[in-house]
Amino acid sequence: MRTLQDTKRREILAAAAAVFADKGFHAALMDDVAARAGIGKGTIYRYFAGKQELFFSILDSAGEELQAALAAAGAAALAPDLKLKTMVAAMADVIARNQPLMRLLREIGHDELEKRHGRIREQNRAVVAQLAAVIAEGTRAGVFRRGDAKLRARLITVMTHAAFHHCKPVARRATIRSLNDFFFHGIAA
Amino acid sequence: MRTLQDTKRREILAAAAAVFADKGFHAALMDDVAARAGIGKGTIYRYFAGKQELFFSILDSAGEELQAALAAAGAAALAPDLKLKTMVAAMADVIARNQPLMRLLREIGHDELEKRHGRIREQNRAVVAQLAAVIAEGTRAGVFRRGDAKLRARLITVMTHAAFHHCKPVARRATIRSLNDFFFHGIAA
DNA sequence: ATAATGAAACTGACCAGTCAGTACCGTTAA
DNA sequence: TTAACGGTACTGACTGGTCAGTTTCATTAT
Repeated sequence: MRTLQDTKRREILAAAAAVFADKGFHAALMDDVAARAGIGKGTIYRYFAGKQELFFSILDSAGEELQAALAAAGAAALAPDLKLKTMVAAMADVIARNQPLMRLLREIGHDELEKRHGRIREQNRAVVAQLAAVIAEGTRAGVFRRGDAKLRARLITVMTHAAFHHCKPVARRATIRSLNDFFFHGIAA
Repeated sequence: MRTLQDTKRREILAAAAAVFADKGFHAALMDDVAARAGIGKGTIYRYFAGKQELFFSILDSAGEELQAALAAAGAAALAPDLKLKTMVAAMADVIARNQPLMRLLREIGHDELEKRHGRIREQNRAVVAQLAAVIAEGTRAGVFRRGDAKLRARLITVMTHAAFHHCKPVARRATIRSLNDFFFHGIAA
């Protein structure tokens, strides 16, 4: 049965996402994932080649969601400043909803994880590029001040991540507003 | 010998810092540290209780340097906006110089590392608090627009970190200028 | 002398990944 | 009806490698 297998695959992914989000890559055990999914450890290996593949499958899907949300927001026919605001709101939404998963991204950067998976860097670069494009567009249109669009895009991205790493889910809307306000106008009076 | 022991301790710390910075906590081996320091592995355990203590000793000192730099800059008798600029420059300088070490901070957050060492969180909180104080001061003085000082401080901190995680050392001054410009005035024209 | 050290061998815990065995199920044969 | 069969999914005890931390000992410095 095609569907049944797919269901189980998803269950494993969900369990793994929970465990990884809870413990991080290194501390998460395949036994934990199996226990959480309510299956035998060996079964995981029927569906995934190993711990890393499992890990990256999760990150990939989260990254894809982020990218898709940005692309959707970026496709709107709006003035650059409004478009940027929309994109940030969309990005913040995905990030806030997947907060525990997004934290996993931090764990990548050192050790072999990074080398094996240029894909995540690529996704990140794509996200930054989408923002940068709108910023550049706005700069050309005179809506934004001149400056390094890519650096700004990167800063906006990390700000958004950072804002939701620490904040209570309650304050989501307010935080998004603060974010947009902050990087549109800065703090100067 | 007090001084000699201290010297060796420092050598071990330096070697460990290099290895950790290069490989991250999990991938770094005590054997690597010993080899890099040119000493026997057993000797490390004469100076440090274990891998974690070694790791945190390094992070602590980096965190202290950051905090000290901020405090020094914050102590200047300047107008809030100038003071903030100075603080950011100081912070950026420390971060840029210790970039590989600062990256290690990312690895903390999950697993048992976090629980055992609230100290690093505390240091981070102190850094944010120092910035927030200046921002609040500036807001009261009417130099800065109203807004959540702590959130802004946090955003400035992560922006600064992020800016130097990715940037070439060459562009340090320019990056600091961009940073200050960005969070003082934002991108709006 | 004796204290500290480098080198190297060793121990034990830990854990990803394996695989021999089991359970389940649809199909065919008696 | 039901027994036997084959295929497939599943299980969890087990294996093998890794590595933190310990111990030992010959060497060096004090």
